[in-house]
Amino acid sequence: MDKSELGFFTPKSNLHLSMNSFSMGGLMNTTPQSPDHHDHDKKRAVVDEMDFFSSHKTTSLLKDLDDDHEDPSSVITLKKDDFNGTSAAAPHQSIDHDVNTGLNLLTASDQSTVDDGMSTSGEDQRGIKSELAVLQAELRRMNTENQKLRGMLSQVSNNYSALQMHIVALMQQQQQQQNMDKKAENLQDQEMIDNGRVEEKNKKHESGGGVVLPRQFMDLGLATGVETDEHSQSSSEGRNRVHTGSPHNNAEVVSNNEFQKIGRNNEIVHYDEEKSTEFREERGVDREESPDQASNGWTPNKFPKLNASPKNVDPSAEATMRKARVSVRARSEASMITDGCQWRKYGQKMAKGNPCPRAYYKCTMAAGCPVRKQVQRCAEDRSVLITTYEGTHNHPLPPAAMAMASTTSAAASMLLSGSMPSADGVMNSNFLARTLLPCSSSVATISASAPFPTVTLDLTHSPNPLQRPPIQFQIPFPNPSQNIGSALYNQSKFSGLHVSQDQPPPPSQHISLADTVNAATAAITADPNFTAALAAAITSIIGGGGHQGNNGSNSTANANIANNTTTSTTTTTTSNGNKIGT
DNA sequence: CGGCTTTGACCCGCGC
DNA sequence: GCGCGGGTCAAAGCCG
Repeated sequence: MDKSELGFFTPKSNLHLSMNSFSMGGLMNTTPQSPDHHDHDKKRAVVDEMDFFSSHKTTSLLKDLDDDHEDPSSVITLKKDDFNGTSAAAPHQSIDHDVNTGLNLLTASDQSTVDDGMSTSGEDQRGIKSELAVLQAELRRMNTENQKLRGMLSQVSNNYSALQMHIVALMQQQQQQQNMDKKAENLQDQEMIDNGRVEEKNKKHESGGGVVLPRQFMDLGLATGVETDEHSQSSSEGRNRVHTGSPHNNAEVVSNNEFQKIGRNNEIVHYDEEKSTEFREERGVDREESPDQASNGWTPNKFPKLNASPKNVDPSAEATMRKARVSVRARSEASMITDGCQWRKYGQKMAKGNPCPRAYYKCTMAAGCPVRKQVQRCAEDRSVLITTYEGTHNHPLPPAAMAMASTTSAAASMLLSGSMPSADGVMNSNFLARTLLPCSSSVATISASAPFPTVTLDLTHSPNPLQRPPIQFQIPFPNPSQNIGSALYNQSKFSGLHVSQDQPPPPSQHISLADTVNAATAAITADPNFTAALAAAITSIIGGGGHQGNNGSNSTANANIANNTTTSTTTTTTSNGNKIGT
């Protein structure tokens, strides 16, 4: 099993706990009876405080309750407490994670565990053995279910990536068509296009008086998503496969001196060769253009060498790429959220204004992978872990990492795509906001205060949105007039299946696959406890109510999901089920 | 023993 | 030019 998958199925998982319960329950069969054992008749009718070592009848009652799904949490609580050996004393002192174990999965284990309780009173060994057999069967069944769930989760993640890819592709096509209309130029005359494009950009620079982020970042595809999508659509293209759009898109890009940077994993990044001195500034350009360093994957201090590129790469554009960040806020007690990738810590610093140190990690899943991340606890709320990702993976990602990677990659690419100062840039930002902010309460803001474009995905969903907007877009435009961040997007409700930039679906009505997977991703990444994450993910899939996180804070996404209809999600998943393969 | 973490030093950009 | 802060390096130590 892949290590990243192990990350999801850690021993901390309640799922595993429940599975372990079988053996534990078996042991309990041989352990001395609880002091309450002889009082089971008295407690028989008290379900909530049921003694786990009590009688068959009590157990039957539990099973009945479980079957009726009236209060599965209470049943699970009993189970978990029993595992801790404290059920008789304090059956109510359950863990918050119990909420997530209300899945049918654990219902089985509950029943099995309850059966153990039955056997504890057994006088004959036959009963114990039969119970053991039952438990083993249950264990096998749970393993099977576990595998199915993993498959579901991975499939949903993959489908989500595919959808994101399509969104980006559609966005690209739309924008480029608009640009073509504006220019009114013959696409076959590349020089004409080239000149026109440069002039247009120059005009923008002059009129704006500020730095303009390269427009071709519009084409910055998802590292993994584009790749997979492209593969699905056209397997004939290798490293030169860049655009999902029409061929003239390529012509346009090339004609505009936009360089492509294609990763080993066919990642596609475009760079603008435009010589904007103000944009280039004096950021260690020379060293970045050394071909030697291009193979290092990551150049110290500055820009990522995503991959060795035979072409010249505009350092300024690369710097922008390097600086594009996606920050994920998630509640987690762990020192680092599990995102499916392998990381190696290479530094730690005390950041100003935050008593908590900031840790620096490199992706170690592949040699030379330029992706880095910073992990730091929020100074205001130390239960919130802020993980900031930089760069794009140059290697295939395991399914477990697909969700987060695709999300962050999409966020970064779409952020960059929407960072241009043109009118459609605003549109794209809105689009980005809606795409990445499927939660109805999400607010997207773009700020010029950040030194680099930053997308903040807030998976904590603070109950007080005024304190911490769920998602922020921070794009450093020197010219406030060009700062599309002045726009505030409230309509973030977005259906990945029904992309509509002009008419976002009404809040609290339409939940898309993107919603679902975002919620699942949020749950998985925010909570180190896999059971909680898995439960949230599966719950989101099946449309049931669920809880995210281990601190009792409800996710807006989950709240939305609770209102979701399962039909669209399921249908979409099925229709795109074979789309992604990494 | 290899991989990882820790931690002080160093580099660089930026503001004053 | 200087100081500050962010980011990275690399040696030392730790751990399985």
